[in-house]
Amino acid sequence: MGAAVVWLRGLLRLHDNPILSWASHNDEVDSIIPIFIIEEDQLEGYGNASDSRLRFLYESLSDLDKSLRERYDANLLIFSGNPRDVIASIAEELDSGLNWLLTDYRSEPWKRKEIHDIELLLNETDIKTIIFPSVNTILNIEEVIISDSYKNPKSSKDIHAIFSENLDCDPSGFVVDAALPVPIGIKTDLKLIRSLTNRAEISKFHITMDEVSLRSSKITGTRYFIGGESEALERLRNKIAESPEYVNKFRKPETVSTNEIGNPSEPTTTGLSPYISTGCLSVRLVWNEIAKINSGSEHTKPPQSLMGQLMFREMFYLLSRSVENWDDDVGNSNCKRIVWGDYDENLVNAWETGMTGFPYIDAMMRQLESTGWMHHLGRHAVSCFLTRGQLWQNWKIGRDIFERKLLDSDWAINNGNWLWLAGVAPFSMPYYRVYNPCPDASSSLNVGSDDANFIRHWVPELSSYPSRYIYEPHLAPIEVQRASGCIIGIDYPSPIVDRKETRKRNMASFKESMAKADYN
DNA sequence: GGATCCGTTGTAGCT
DNA sequence: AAGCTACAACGGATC
Repeated sequence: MGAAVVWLRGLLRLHDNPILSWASHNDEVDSIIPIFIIEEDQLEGYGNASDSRLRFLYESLSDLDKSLRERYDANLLIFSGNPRDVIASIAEELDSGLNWLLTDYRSEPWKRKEIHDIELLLNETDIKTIIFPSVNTILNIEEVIISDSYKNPKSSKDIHAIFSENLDCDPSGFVVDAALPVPIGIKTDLKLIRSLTNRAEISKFHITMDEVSLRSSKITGTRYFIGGESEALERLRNKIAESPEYVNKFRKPETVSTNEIGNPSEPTTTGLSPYISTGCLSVRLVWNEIAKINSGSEHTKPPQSLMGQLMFREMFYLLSRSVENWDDDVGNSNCKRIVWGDYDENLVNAWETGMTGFPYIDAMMRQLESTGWMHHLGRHAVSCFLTRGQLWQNWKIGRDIFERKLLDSDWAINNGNWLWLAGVAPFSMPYYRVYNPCPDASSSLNVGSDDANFIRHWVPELSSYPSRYIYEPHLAPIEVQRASGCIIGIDYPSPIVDRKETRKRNMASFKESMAKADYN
């Protein structure tokens, strides 16, 4: 008999929580201690996260704690610090009684190293470590990549084949997974928890739930998404379960990029990604809900369908695990060697703060800064603009900024998307396919209505511009600029680059880098 | 082994 | 207004 420390890493939920389920069904476990460790000092953790991201995390933690209290009379312990130190100090205190450290599998290289270190440490005690696979993914990542037939996927066909092989998946792309496990009564030993958090070595890491709420309440700024499992399930119900037509007709390239129609804070995509990336929502539950709706009805197919989106997520998880240096441009077999321009602080700052003089780009970047959200077509446009399109800056610069600010930050996916959009990945993206950084209402980037309300909202300097000129305001006659109360070059920047000239030059540079690579 | 096809999402300008 | 064409032309798989 003993205690099980349930270290929640990529799951902040009670539904589809195989760890809590296992522990609560195990008669040898007489106390369950759910913990979360905020890696506040680590850059790859939350050390660099924007306020929006932190608030989302705090809300998620509060929500999980509340659910644990209400349903199980248990609570969530929050620590801040290096997980190696936190776990070591907990292990020391509980040496005689603790039997298990239970956690969910993480595929990031530093997380695999970390759990390996912790396992070695705990091997010297009588604490058993169990890592639960496939909690954050549909596929079992480790299992798939060691199979004989595994090859790095680089197209929708490849990932579809991997799904077919590893799941009982029919060609239309869905599978009904096994029933998701449900935790039963969770026993906690409050005395044990009190003694834990009172210990000096541990208390220095401990953060109370009141502190979490306080921190959260201090963060202001526009909020599209409230963190937590409760919100996640509500959104899943609204967007998926109760929207069969939306689900069955979903075609990713055709979603509208600017959420200016109807509720301005409601994206035209599902908006589930922040909940999936933090583990507030089980991706397997999302998959099953979509499968239920698709089943028996006419529906769109991968890669454009919702199933297709989830399959690409798995593709990036597989690649990020099997490709060395996935997050780098050197020693990465999935990254072409392009000689990017020297880091240019002025260009990068203009891009990051939404002061490039390209209203669509600026609106997108300001929305990201303010809310932690950007539609995927906007992400395409701004990442292309920063890299092979206009500014010729290394994709890692943009990758880092997205990582810090996006509510749905996810190491595997963020790097994968930047590799793809910068045109350096081996999967389809001819370098000469450059997005227009100032699309108008007729563009395939789907700027939405003719009124350009999205731009008017996020770039208020231009709010009085006639629609005819608002997409490229520097082309407006000076009398129009005056009448609209915004002189370009004074009240709003002139374009920082000539978009056509840079496009042409960058294509040539890209080609040159590719040709050079051939001689290596 | 050279030709051909394909890759989740292009742009610009014309009719 | 939707559809066509030129632009510029990659890399890998397949035949």
